[in-house]
Amino acid sequence: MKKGRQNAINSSFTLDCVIFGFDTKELKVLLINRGEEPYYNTLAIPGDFVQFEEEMDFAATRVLNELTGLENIYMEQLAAFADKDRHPWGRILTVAYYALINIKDYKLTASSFATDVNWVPVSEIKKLAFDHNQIVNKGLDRLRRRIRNRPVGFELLPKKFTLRQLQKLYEAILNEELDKRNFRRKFLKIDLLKALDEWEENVSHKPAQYYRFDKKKYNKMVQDGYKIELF
Amino acid sequence: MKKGRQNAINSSFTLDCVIFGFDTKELKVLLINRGEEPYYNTLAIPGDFVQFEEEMDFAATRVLNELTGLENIYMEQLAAFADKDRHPWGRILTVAYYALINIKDYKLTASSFATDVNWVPVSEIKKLAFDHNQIVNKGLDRLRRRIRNRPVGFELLPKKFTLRQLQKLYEAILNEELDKRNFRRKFLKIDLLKALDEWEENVSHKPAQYYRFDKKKYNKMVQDGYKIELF
DNA sequence: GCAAAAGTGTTGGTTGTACACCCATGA
DNA sequence: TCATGGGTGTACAACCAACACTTTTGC
Repeated sequence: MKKGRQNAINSSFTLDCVIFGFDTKELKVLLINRGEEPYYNTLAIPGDFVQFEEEMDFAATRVLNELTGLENIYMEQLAAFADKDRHPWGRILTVAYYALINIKDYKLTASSFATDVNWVPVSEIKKLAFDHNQIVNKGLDRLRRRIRNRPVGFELLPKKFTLRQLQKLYEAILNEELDKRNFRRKFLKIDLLKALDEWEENVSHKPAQYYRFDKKKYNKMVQDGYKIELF
Repeated sequence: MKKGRQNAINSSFTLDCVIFGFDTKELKVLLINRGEEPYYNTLAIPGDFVQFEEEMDFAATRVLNELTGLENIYMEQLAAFADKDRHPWGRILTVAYYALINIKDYKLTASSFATDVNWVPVSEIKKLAFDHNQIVNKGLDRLRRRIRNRPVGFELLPKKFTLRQLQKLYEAILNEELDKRNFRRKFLKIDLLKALDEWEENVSHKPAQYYRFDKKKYNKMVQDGYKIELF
């Protein structure tokens, strides 16, 4: 992995990734403190040069894996950013991705390109390196749209979750309060949740039932051409 | 314009554009017959290297203008395509755009990079150069999604149009038949159309009233944060 | 017994869908 | 007078939004 980094500079475009996480209340973005020039010691989203022999999706996986140790992460390309003056070294195009991870799975690893890694609530993001604010905003837009018509929210939650966790997630992303009864009815009706025979433990209130996302059923729905309208 | 092309080859990424048009019945894509290597004399979507001193959006405008003579075209970035083997000369990343134009405005100009230009119905597109089939499909997906929640359809029609033209457009893009009465009711209710005091002439049936899209009202709606659900 | 969140139904309004006929025009 | 598409209304079903109370648990 380290070895790769040395020729990487020869490659002509980079890849940057907006990584979203959710911690029971807030939507957060994974920011690094850059360990390299330019913008040394500045907050930024993680990224790297795409290597010559490397497909783009693989580069995205690599960057995420270096940083979080995770594999099989939900990931999607956002867009290319190529403003002439976006990079002080000249015109370096970057392809932006966004990724959704379950914050609990995440294990901090300051990597080759970062001296520090932190989850920052989206509402508290200050000025970032390069055009990264613009990229984060694009990621947010996309997530807000996706959450309305694809069940991507589950990527941000543990495998088992309660309906309350799910609702809080939707509320955080959509930035509005939802009615508990209507939320439950709606979500259970689309029939993508499977109720487990498990309940919360050691909570000082009535324990909630756990559910999991039924990916198989979802895939079948997609194949059958259902138009899913979540919110 | 010619002059620019000579350094363009030094530039490190290209831009390709899926141009959609509509001719009263069918959705079509503008394809060129390539006048350059690689893929000389092969059908492709138009594109070019982005020049050093040129912003990407400007390059898109340039390509479109060379080909069609049109300015102020609706245009949006689709994604970057960068598979290692997508270009026989090595790894050349391309940023794909899609554009919507009113086919009537279009004036054919075989340009510096094309020996021939043609509108091809989307249902009749054969194997194209590079990964251009993949790009066209991405453009189609995007258009189908956009048409459902933003009034982009108007870009494909003349300034004045009848409700029937509009309905045919939606039917062509969504690939399904719609009920006339319901279509009209729905569209008129969202209040983005302005009825003109003009009617069709020289048609051998009851002449239809002309409408135009009220862009100002739309912009206001967007600003006020309306969520628009067209279909 | 108190605090905290789980879980549950009904009603009224809105929206979507399905469906058929008369009208104005040019040929 | 015929062919063509313009233009219109209604009824039923589905969906959505608003709203409050009882239950279970840990402390």
